[in-house]
Amino acid sequence: MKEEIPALKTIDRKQFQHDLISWFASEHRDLPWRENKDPYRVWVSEIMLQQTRVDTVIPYFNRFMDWFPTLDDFAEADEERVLKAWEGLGYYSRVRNLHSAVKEVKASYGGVVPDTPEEIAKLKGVGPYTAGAILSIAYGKPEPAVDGNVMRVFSRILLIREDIAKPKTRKTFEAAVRDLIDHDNTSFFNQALMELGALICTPGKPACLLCPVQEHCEAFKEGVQSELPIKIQKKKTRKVPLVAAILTNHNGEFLIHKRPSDGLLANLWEFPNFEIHTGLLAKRDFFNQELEELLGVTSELGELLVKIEHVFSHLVWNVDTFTGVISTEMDEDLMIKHQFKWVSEIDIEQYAFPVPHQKMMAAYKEKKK
DNA sequence: TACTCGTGGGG
DNA sequence: TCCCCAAGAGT
Repeated sequence: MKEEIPALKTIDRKQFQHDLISWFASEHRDLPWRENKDPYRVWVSEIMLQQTRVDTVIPYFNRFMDWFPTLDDFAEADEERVLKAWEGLGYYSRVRNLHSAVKEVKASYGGVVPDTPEEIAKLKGVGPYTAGAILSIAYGKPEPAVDGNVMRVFSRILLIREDIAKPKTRKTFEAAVRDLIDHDNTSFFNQALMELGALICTPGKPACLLCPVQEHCEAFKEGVQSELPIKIQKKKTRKVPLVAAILTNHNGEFLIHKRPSDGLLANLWEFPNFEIHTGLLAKRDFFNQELEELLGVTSELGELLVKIEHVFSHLVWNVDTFTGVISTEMDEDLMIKHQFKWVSEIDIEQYAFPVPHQKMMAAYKEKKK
């Protein structure tokens, strides 16, 4: 395994560890999840930080700790509140899995986050990276925590040209970390690699002149740092046309719908909407046709409220949004069966909505003024 | 393995 | 405007 990375034969481990950790000790950012080593806090932060920028996470993390200060608090929290804590953060299965895993920790481990790779890896939402991060940062275990930063940093320092988009490539970097990690300070070592990737060894133009481990870097020696890491991938986004409506009744309540418990935006709430799969009907008529089929009622739709384009990772929504009124009584059994509900303008704030639907509501309120 | 799963910031 | 991305995991 080691012979795949020639640079590991010559690198001065002790010097590398010292240069890296000293830099981190003096230059690291003061982030809320670095206040202490509470495994629960480390865990929550690592889940939030998955594919998400630090600046985005900070306010969410602070509010989360305000709402759920301890693992027990979070374990006992109700689903709606949990989802609300994640509203707008994206990748909502993260919080669903986190909640499930925390309850598991409370039930099976007495509320103490396990400190072995075998046990912690079984927890929902805890993959190889997060397991290593918690073990090394909270418990001082010499486990690799290989994320995108670490692969970028080591691809340069060790001149590794494997495609980091391929899942199996992570193993190469884990082997490198196991070889190089400072057993006396696993927390700083792993965090320093990520901090270095975030602040110095960036994707675009790395700030090599400021790099504390420049003298250890094979890519810098060769002048090829901007060519690394190797990453080949690119998917085209599928376009999805939708028609939606913000519907009210005679009580001034809003009709909302809970999305299915799996797939895109699982368990979040939304305004009634349908994917347009025919161009034969006017959008308003198509909406009412679908609504009639689902709930047995039609709506009186007004003019177009707003057109919303929302870009997801792998698809694009184009939503034509109308306002409207439902003046007839609705079948309660159908409402329950299909997860629809009337809520007041006050109560609606308790429910978690994805960003595109938040934009619809914002447009509605703006127009009402 | 390749695809699914959000969002907002920056070049 | 477009594209890449940012502390990945589940299936």
